[in-house]
Amino acid sequence: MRSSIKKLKHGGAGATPAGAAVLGRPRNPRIDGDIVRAVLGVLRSSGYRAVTFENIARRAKCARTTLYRRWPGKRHLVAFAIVHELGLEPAPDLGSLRADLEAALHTLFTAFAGPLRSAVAGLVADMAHDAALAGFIRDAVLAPRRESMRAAFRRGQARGEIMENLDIDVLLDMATAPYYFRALFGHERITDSMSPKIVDCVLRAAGIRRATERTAHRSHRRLRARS
Amino acid sequence: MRSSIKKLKHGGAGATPAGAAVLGRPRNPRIDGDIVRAVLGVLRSSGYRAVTFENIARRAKCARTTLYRRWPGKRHLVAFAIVHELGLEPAPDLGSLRADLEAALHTLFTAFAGPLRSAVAGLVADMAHDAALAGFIRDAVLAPRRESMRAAFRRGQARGEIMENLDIDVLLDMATAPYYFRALFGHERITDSMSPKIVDCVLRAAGIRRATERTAHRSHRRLRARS
DNA sequence: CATATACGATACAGTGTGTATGCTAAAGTT
DNA sequence: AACTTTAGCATACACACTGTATCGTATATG
Repeated sequence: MRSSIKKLKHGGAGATPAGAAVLGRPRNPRIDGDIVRAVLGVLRSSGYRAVTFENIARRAKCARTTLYRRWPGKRHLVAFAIVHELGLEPAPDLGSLRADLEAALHTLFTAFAGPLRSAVAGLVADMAHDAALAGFIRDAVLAPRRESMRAAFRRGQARGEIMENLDIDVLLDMATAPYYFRALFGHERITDSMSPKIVDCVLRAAGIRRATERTAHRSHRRLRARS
Repeated sequence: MRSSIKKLKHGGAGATPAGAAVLGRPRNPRIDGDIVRAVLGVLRSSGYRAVTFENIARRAKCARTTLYRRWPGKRHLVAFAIVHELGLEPAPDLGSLRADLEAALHTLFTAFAGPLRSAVAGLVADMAHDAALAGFIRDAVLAPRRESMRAAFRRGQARGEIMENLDIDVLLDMATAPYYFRALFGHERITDSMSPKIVDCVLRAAGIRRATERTAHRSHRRLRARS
């Protein structure tokens, strides 16, 4: 995470290299914590729009210029706070594709119950105007989670749970995009009960062999598509 | 469309009722066209952020106050322009669920090749801070398209193409959300070639009977799920 | 004619941005 | 201890957009 953060111009709180000796007065790490807490707090209580450098500086009891020293703009600050909050993807192998998918979607559900929900819309808007920010979000948030799910699909293929000829990236979108879609447009609520339904659909779409999913595998009636 | 527009406070260009006599000087309809054209042009060339009342007024050669007379803010203006651009959903019955889905997704692909692509991110961010705007977008853009696809699924069920026990709203999200997701995060390109893949997946997820999809229907081996 | 609204042209306060400029504080270097 | 470099605070400033409020003038209805 430290390294990927450095893709931002200033590098946020991770600007200080790990071992290298640094010239000059070191940054006060307590301030970083105060700022991140302030950002997450404002996100929760007042939403993305209320996250301004002025607001955060007031709330974190530091100067506005201190914020500019660490992040080029509010987008980068929010991105940093969100990545910090979400942490890394555990990416466990639970033994079956169904279990892996359920775990991944449950994690996604949990994330949207937190400050991420208040941040996505605004973040997405800023990503449209800042290619570097978009890249950072994709690399730090999206990519690792997608890769972990992609690996789960491949394991499922190796186990013979699902068919081989699949566009996994499309399946990934179909499985996860509904969460973002609902969060952004609000046409349906995001519930934890949608996860099993999506998993069912994705597994059928992936041509799951119903026999394989149970213990033994009889009825080798194959549901493979021809294309 | 006229009536749903009136849900906005000012009502945009549709404020003048159809038959009723109006007091005072009537609005200049040419200005409405100039403004919408200006908005779509700025969206295409410079993106959502560049759409400001000042910019649009300058480009449409009208006073900024004229804009405020018609729309409460830029969000409503952009929403109006987008709805105006997208028009209504044709919602044809092409005889098979596959054909209907392919048509719907192709329409979605086309929409994202237009100014919608530049507008979604910003619009979505403003929706998060304006419940009325969010409702307008949902009612005028999302709802009719979803309802038309929902009807296609129901026809498919009536024809026996897919299974009965389905959460159609989840399928709708899985089919369409990937377009928005990709447009907003840019992790994958939106191509027309993703549409048939998504349709294949959705149909399998809906438990399509492969025999039914061909002309005759033999092999009534049912693929229904139990849940 | 009176009335009511549209349109243009300002002006204005408010808010957030991004940068610049002093100043003091805290570290390492010579 | 003096020097150098950066951190952090406190300002100030120009810039852009917003939203509202006035004007005066134009154009419709009754």
